[in-house]
Amino acid sequence: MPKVTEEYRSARRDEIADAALRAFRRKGFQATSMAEIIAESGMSAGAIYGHYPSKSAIILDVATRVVGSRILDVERLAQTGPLAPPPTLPRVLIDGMLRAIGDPAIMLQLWGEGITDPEVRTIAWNVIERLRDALSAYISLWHQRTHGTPADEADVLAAEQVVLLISAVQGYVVQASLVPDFDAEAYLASVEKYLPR
Amino acid sequence: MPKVTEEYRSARRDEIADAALRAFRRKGFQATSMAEIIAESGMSAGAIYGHYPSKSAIILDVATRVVGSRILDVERLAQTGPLAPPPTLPRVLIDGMLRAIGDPAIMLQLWGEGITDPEVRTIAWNVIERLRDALSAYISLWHQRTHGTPADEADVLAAEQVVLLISAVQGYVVQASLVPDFDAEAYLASVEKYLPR
DNA sequence: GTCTATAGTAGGATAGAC
DNA sequence: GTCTATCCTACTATAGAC
Repeated sequence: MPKVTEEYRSARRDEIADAALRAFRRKGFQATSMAEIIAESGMSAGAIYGHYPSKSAIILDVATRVVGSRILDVERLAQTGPLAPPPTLPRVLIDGMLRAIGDPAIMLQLWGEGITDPEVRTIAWNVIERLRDALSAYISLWHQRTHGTPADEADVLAAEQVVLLISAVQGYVVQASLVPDFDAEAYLASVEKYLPR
Repeated sequence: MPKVTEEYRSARRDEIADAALRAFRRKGFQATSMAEIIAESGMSAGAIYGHYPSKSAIILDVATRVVGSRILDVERLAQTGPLAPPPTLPRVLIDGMLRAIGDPAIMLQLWGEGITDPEVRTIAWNVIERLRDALSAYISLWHQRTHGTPADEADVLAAEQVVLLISAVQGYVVQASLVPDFDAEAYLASVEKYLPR
């Protein structure tokens, strides 16, 4: 198995996944036809099916790629020393998300798809779960270092407060995707001002 | 135009919309076929198309019904005197939502559909907008009455704080729909404990 | 108004040449 | 690996009888 072929295959899958993502963004996962993915990728039907066995396999891979980059951000955050106060975390997470996927709307589409597609649901759930764990660890450590809170107390506080941080990110996604003149800066300012520290 | 016929037609549309909602809940808006809506309603194709011109008309009507009940709740809330502190509002809104539509997942599906369907998007956006206005009025009034804040200051505070309340509701919808063992009570307790009053 | 049957079309996926 | 051509299924919507 020559190394070139592996890399080539991988690059080809990337192309297909990118094209599919662009198509899904426009019409959603279900309403996008294979013909549209084929046209967007500039390849042919046969070429696509050589890399993915079915349309749902493409959906699954695209979903994994979209949330996968989020997981990396979050885990890295957990390892960094907790310097900034917790209410600033939503901005960090949202900035990372925008850099990685451009428009938050695809995340909202993915959540919606997760309701009816168990595999997509697992992917979405998984990232929320890891997000919660990583943020909890961060918040707990921040309380311990900043306010000298004992570890067990800090863990309880973190468990209570983390849901608000996650909701701040999720609320951003919903509102930025649906509200035409959404003021992102005002939103993040409010989050930073009013979430507990 | 006899009155009976109007009521009958309306009741028939209700039946169809209810059946469609049940089907959409299972498979999503796009992936649900007319055959499934027909089977779920117990009617025939001809009967359905006598009341709705197309599948997308059914989607639109169902979406309107789902968010429509929310609007009523919210507007009523704005008229009630602000007695309970703002952080308790998400619980009220979520309780109302659960009573009206049963499972929050359909709301998440609707938001996702809104990304690609402009009419659904308008419906979803509209309810968020009205939610924001009604909650803002409530919060402002609460600050004025409880802390004696001047009206103009209270309005500014309300505008800042309202986004957190909305995010709390939206975050609930996302997490309750996707997280398998979601602890709704713990979530609402955190919201009530940490949102600003 | 409602039913059955079906027209017409677009969809996902494959076969076989290169 | 990739392309072209195509199969077959499933879909939405309608026509015509009652």
